Amino acid sequence: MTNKPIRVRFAPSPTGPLHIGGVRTALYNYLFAKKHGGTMILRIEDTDQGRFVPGAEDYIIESLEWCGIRFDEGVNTGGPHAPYRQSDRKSLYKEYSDKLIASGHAYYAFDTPEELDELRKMAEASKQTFTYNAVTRKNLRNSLNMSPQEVEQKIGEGMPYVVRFRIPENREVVMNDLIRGKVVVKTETLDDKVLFKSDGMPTYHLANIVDDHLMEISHVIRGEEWLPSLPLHILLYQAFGWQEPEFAHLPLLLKPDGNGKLSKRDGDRLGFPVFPLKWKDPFTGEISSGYRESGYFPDAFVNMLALLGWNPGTEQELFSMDELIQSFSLERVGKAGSKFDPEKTKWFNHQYLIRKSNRELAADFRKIIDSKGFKPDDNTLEKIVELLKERVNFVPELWNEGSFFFQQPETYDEQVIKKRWKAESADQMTALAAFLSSVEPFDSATLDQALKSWIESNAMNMGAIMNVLRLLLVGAAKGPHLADIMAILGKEETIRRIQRGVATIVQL
RNA sequence: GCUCCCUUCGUCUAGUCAGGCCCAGGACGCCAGGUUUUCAUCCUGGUAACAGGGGUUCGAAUCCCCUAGGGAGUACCA
Repeated sequence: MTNKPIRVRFAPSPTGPLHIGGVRTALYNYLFAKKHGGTMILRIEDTDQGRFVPGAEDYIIESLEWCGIRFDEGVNTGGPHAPYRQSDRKSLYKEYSDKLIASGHAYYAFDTPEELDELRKMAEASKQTFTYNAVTRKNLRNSLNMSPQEVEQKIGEGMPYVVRFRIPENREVVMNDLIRGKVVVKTETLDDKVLFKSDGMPTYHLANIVDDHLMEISHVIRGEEWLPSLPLHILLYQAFGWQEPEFAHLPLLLKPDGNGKLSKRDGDRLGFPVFPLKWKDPFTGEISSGYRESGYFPDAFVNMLALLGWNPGTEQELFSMDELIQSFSLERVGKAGSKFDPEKTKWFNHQYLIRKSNRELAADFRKIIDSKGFKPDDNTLEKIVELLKERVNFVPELWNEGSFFFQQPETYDEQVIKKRWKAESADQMTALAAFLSSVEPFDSATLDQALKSWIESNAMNMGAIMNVLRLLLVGAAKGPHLADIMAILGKEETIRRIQRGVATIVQL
């Protein structure tokens, strides 16, 4: 067991976009596999035909791809256990269901969904919960209460049936979870879950056990919502006589405020994406925002997600994927759910952004610049990015912080005018423009020196001049060092802006 | 209701398995001060937590019990 090759799977259901909790589950599987030189498998669990959503599978694959999570086997990738889509494996499950019936671990049930609904309603009315179990199954329409001939006849007539697992009586199921430790459950509290549906498809419970066994999965790492069905799964392995894999149930991702599982609605309500990529619902046309489209870097996104529920035990916070693989261990995954923090997510992105090369950022920024119709050369754009990067969390914000590099101010901030514009400002600025025309070379260092000595020699106030100058060049009280801005704008544009600004403000 | 899981600053968490190094450390956020010709960054400082109650022990965030709170599951969904 310990020296079996490590094989893990991420097994999403293509019922919609993958939300960040699912991405984290995939990530932890991936980190665990790579850490131990194991194999990462993508299996699509689409046994519910009624919940099929077009595009969801592609969305999942593209999302994981964006995150840098790679699969060694799976849908699209192929591998020795293909196919990896459960609907393509349909023919295989009946055999296993039959085996369980033959060995007495499962039975046919002919109760209709309507009959069961009725029973549930009645139970609910008396504040009870209906369970299909050792006591109730004695009075229901199943093969346990029929002669073999009767069963055969019903099936022969084409009567719809399901196959249910027969939960053994009076036993304790002892389970070990890698994160939570030992968990014990009495079989009396379990119910006879459906394994095989009347539509000819297995349920998750059967399909997941059969496939995990066939695909030689060594560790099942999945969300905590599966913990309550772990006893059933253990019992299934035992019924088949198979060696069970190790299990690890990950804590949930919780909404930032209040309690409960993070859901799509929380993102809408609080204004942050809950999906890696933008998603358009094929039925309603509704659009959900994604991290990618919101300007997050995949490595920052992955870094943030990795630390939500796991920590390295050191004070390191920034991890590349390789470093995550190196440091990851299931032992250091916490037990309690983590509230998602959109603010810290932004901080992570900022950290990654300031570490990117100017060249890389400039290339990203150019897409935005292009759409605005500006064509700066690479060198200039890289300089601009250099000046701006510390001030933003996202590439698109570069425009908000630095549009003045490309276009003259459309308006001049009224507050700043009120505070800085004095009676003598117009004359001072006109004089400054004249002086600037003589400054050569027009680079940052030279300008810095020239400006200082000009202000001093004219016995003017540094703050007054510089702030007014900034107002004319930028339009507001913001932005990087002025000499840097002027150097990028160039002499001609700088002087032009001063003259235009003076003319405009004087008229106000 | 029932079953299972969980509980350290507002949030993510270290420390819990091997009790003393913890009047509890880091990060995000927030607040204040500093740097700066502006804004942002940055730097410094501050804010703020062992859910509650019993035990065990010389000593408990750490071990045991109880209570409370929260979460998940309870489908012919995954």
